[in-house]
Amino acid sequence: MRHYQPEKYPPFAVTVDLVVLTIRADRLCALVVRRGERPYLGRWALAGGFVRPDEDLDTAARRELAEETGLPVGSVHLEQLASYGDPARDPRMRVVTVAYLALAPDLPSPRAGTDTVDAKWEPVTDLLGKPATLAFDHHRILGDGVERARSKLEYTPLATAFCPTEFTVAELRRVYELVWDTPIDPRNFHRKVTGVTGLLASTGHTTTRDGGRPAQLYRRGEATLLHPPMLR
Amino acid sequence: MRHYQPEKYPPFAVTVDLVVLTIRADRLCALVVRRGERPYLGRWALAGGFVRPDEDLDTAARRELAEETGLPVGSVHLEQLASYGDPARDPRMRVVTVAYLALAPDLPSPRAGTDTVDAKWEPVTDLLGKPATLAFDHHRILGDGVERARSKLEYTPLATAFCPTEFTVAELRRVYELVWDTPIDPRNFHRKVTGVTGLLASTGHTTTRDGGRPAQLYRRGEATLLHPPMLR
DNA sequence: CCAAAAGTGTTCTTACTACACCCATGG
DNA sequence: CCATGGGTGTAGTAAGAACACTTTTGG
Repeated sequence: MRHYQPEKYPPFAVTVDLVVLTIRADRLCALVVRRGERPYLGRWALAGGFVRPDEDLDTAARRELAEETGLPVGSVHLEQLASYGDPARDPRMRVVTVAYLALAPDLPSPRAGTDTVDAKWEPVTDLLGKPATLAFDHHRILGDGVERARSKLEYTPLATAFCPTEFTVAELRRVYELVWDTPIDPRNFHRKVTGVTGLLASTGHTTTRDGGRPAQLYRRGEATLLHPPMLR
Repeated sequence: MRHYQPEKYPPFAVTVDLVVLTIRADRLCALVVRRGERPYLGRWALAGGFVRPDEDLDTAARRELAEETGLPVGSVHLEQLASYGDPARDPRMRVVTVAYLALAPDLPSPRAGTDTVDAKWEPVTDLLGKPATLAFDHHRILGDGVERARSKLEYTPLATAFCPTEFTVAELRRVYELVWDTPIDPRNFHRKVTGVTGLLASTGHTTTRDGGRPAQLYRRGEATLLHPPMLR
């Protein structure tokens, strides 16, 4: 590695932290891991870790997601959220963290990783309701991540990231209802969502897994922006 | 400062870079500074610099904006844009930069700062049209900043950040036209913008600086979100 | 048959578009 | 007077909200 000159460039550590959201047991849940090191030993925190010397930020985020959870990472939407660099946010030293937002369909339960002794899915409302639960400034980061997810559901097809490969309109609607925490009229939602070009791709299959009349199964379409957008 | 342990925390330098946009001579312009140091000596770049050891990221951004340009910084909207950390983005060493987006009304011409020999406002289309003009990955950062500004005009009152304290509906419309690079019907725009609650606050004054019939002068209102949004 | 969920039709209302038209100033 | 831009009225259309109604399954 190139020589480091602290007199010119003040030394920072750089980490990535992950707001991983999924829908489990009809709740919007976030991934939290129990810390196995100081500081905040034994406290719950977002998954994350130090960026390696020759690693891109996106790469580090995806590596940490795989490492710290053991979850299959291919089907996960991952995007940069924001960076946090309060000088006092980590008592060890000056750390700037680049937070990422990940949205995943219902996955197997996570396993503990290298620096963590435990990992679990926790309902977002529980975490946000108790600001002191999470280590560092992770409560704030989680809040920012959830808010980002909420607004992106409005104008992108991102809700499909919470769904399995094939899903029904009702399952997609439940995603919106849970993330936005608001009831949605099933009839208008159906009309709207099937009308937006490129949001849904028909599979030809049906399912009765939700009871009642068989529902069409869809895959996500190629659209990257919703016209018109869904409104909260 | 706390002791640095490179064996545990790989050393990074952290910088802030600024996408500063304004409207000048009826063009959307970005602030660029000529580099007075290696690498990219003599090349144009975004304003920016190293974050100090005990300084928050937002503070660093506002400090650099003031320092590197000599511009009055109070009336400037500043928000975090994204972070960039490609291992090869700076040949000196590993640098992660946190980019900020600043929107300013037409300001006096900038002066050179400490690490820069020159500074100017350059039309955004010129800069984006020639990808090799800017140092580092600043062309990409500028593009991301402009795109952020474009979409934020849709659902926030941010267009007013380009206007002086008191402005007319026509001046506000011109902001939208220049940032979106699209013509807008003056009559419909007027009705729409005066109809959105909290976007504009009446001052009681009028002006004839645009010629023709005197126009009402407005200040920005208290609204933080536009209902309904402006659509491109 | 009934319950349950999928999906369609209809009506009302809001908001965008396009453009005709009038208003208030300077020269 | 005329030119210039400010501002209003109106008709047609796209899309959201509310909700009655029909369809297709399981039991």
